[in-house]
Amino acid sequence: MARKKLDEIRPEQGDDAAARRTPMREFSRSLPMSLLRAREAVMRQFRPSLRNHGLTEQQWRILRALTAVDEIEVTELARVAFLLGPSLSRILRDLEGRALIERKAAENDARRAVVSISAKGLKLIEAVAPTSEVIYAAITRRYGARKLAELQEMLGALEASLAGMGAEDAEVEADE
Amino acid sequence: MARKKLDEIRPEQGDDAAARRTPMREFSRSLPMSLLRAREAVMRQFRPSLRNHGLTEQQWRILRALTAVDEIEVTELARVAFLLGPSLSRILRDLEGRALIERKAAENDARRAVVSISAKGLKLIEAVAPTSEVIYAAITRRYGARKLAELQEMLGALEASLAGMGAEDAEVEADE
DNA sequence: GGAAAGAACTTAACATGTTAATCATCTCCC
DNA sequence: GGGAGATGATTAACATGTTAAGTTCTTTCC
Repeated sequence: MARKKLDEIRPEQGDDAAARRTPMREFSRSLPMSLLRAREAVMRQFRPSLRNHGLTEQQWRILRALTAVDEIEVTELARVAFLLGPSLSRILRDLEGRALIERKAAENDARRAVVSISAKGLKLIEAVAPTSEVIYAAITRRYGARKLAELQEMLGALEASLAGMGAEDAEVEADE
Repeated sequence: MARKKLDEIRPEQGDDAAARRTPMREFSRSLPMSLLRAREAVMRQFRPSLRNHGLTEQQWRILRALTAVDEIEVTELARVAFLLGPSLSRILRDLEGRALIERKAAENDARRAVVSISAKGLKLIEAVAPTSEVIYAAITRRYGARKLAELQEMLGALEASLAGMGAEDAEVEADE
């Protein structure tokens, strides 16, 4: 009944044998979907191992980031772990409750909080890391080290390309 | 006043403190992080426009997928929109409440539900699509059409590479 | 033809994503 | 020095991700 009046939006070549099996070819090939599926394919490899150690992906990112520094302010941690403030707040509360991290106030600014990994947290990291390394190595071997490096290069370039594109709503100029 | 939360998370380098910084180079260059940042950079472009129309990214994915078919079963919809069952259930409930989609039971199997987009839903899609196309075109122009195609090719290859890698926990064999 | 196993959702429960609001502190400037 | 505004962090509120459990219906198989 209500059917494709949207077909001209993404002109697509007429399919061949996949008439029934592959409906929204063009949709599934959009850049956001490609990135989403690729990332999910990668993370699917890691999640079970992390889960076995009682860690979520984000908790792992935070602990992993903390191992590289003595201590770090919360805002800076959000930047490197690529988490939004509210998510980070919740996770830090949990990790602190589990004694995996330590938190204190900054010396010269009572607003800022400084976080560091605890000995217990380090031990946990050391328990998980070997498996993660094995998985990462398997991915690299399957996909090819050179190709993987090239992919990361292109992803970084994409990020850089879009860095300037203002995230203005783009509605006004598009509609008028 | 409180606009730009995520924007400040990525202030680009070039700071005074950049010398002492750059601690977790290796961490920030991991494949999952690269994919996450790239996808976020892309979605940041689309989210404001969708939001102006009262749609989340996932709701848009569903409606967009529905425009390509007459009707579709829930499980198949979950596959093409790349959503897990529980998320899809919740979103469909909401979209049905807003009369953007219609749902009925399958004829020969009372377990299955069949979903289709409503006239109202189609109208909404048609209102959002032009802006989305403008944004997509801008991204393509900035990054390069050829490079974009190559990136998607490589992302698909990555997905395919990992398709076989069992998601077995990989803990037992790694620990013993 | 009916119990058991499977299938297709759906609900539940918890963790995170996302935006807005709040709270506390700090900085600037009069 | 004190108040307006900026800043760092948290909380609030809602939507989704993720896994497990529950519901309803179907198929299998004895």
